[in-house]
Amino acid sequence: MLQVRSGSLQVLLWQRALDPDKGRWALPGGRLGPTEDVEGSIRRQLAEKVDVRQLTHVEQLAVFSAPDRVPGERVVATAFLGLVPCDVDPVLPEDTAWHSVAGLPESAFDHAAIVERARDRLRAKLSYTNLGFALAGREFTVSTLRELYSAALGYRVSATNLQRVLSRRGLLEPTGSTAPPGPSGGRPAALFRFAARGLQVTDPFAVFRPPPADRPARAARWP
Amino acid sequence: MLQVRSGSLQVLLWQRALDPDKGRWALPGGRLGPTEDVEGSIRRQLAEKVDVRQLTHVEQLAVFSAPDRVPGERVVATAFLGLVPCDVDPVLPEDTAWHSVAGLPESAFDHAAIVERARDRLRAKLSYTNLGFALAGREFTVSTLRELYSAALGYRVSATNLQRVLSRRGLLEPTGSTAPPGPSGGRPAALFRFAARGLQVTDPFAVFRPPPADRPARAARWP
DNA sequence: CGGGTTTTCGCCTTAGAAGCGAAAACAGGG
DNA sequence: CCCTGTTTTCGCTTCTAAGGCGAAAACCCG
Repeated sequence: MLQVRSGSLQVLLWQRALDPDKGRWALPGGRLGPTEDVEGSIRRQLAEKVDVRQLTHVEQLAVFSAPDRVPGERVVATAFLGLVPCDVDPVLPEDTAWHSVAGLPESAFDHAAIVERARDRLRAKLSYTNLGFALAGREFTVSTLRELYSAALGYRVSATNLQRVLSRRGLLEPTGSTAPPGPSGGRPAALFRFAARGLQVTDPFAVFRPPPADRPARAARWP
Repeated sequence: MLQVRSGSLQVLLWQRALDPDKGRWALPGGRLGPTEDVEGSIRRQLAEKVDVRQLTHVEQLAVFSAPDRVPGERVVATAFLGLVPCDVDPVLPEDTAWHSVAGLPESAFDHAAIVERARDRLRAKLSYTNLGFALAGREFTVSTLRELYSAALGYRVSATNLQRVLSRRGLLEPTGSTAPPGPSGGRPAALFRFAARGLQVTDPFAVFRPPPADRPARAARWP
């Protein structure tokens, strides 16, 4: 479960109380019940940590199944990526805490690798989908959206270009109202929202493809 | 396990001899052994159908875990995408056969949905990776590569553009030799090969990103 | 050698993304 | 109330990858 907090991408971890790997930080999760699928299971497990309505996106990552990934009994895990918008701060149980994805503490089992996979997936999808909606609040300024993207991607993003690209793709729409300026003045920023709050892919795969028929064909020229 | 055969994308299926879903066509697979991971398991299962060395690419697709996806006992399946180059024709056991992905026969369980997922994944990755290497032989002409891409993608692609894009990305390199012309004459086609035979992603995710430092940077200023 | 065929190449257009500077809109102080 | 500093937004230009199109290249056959 990832969230951007105080300018960095963070992950919710839980400190193990029992062996194996007692005291180390682990991802939330648990066993699959007989009447649920894996996504239902992970949503159920996470509901013990945060309110389910705060979870704006959940998707499968991969299966981790190395025979020795957990000492003792054989455990096959299906890893998920879950996202929480930046404007909520759930009350957490005693044994859980947010940790910056860059610079994780000593983690249990192969969970560090899983977090890395989740971060990579998030970074990739931020560029070719509208997944930013899952990190941002319902309304936001371009500046705050820029900070979210910068934190999640790990490099600085131009606010100008961010707004241009997302707008051209039809993902961003203005609310009409503006946010009050900061303490040091400045022009008040316009508020935006994402046009859709479900995952939408903006076809990055239109390669090798002939243009759609609805575009007018160009007239032939003769020398 | 997918392969392009006689101009269409096909999948290797196995006809079930036992209930449930007796007589229907199913994907190859089986139970996970205690000392292997899921990829090792699927490779072992497939080795009963084709030579392992003919399998040029294997990757995880997704976990299918609906409680009722298989009648009777609970079965959680990890689906894989496997690719076989077009220049091999493995000898098959009696009960297995290739089927065109477009127009599958009545399939067992949720296997039709899995095949659809595999096809979509292949199509996507053909456009932003070098995954074509797994469908093509070691050496090929641009025309045959065009046919492979057309069959897998489901629409006609331009040989000119295909060569240009793959070359610009540095994925394609000429072998120096040429293939003999066909029965109706024509200029002999140059032979090419993929520069790498492992999966390489050609960053379709370079969005919102400032240009790399090794390019003549024009005095970048950041807010 | 000329006609038919297939491949390859060069030049141009299109589309999306990024660079850059200036205008717009606010706060605060003199 | 004007001037300065700050932040946001907009318009124009540039860059890069992909696609269109026709001509040249290189072969076969009669």
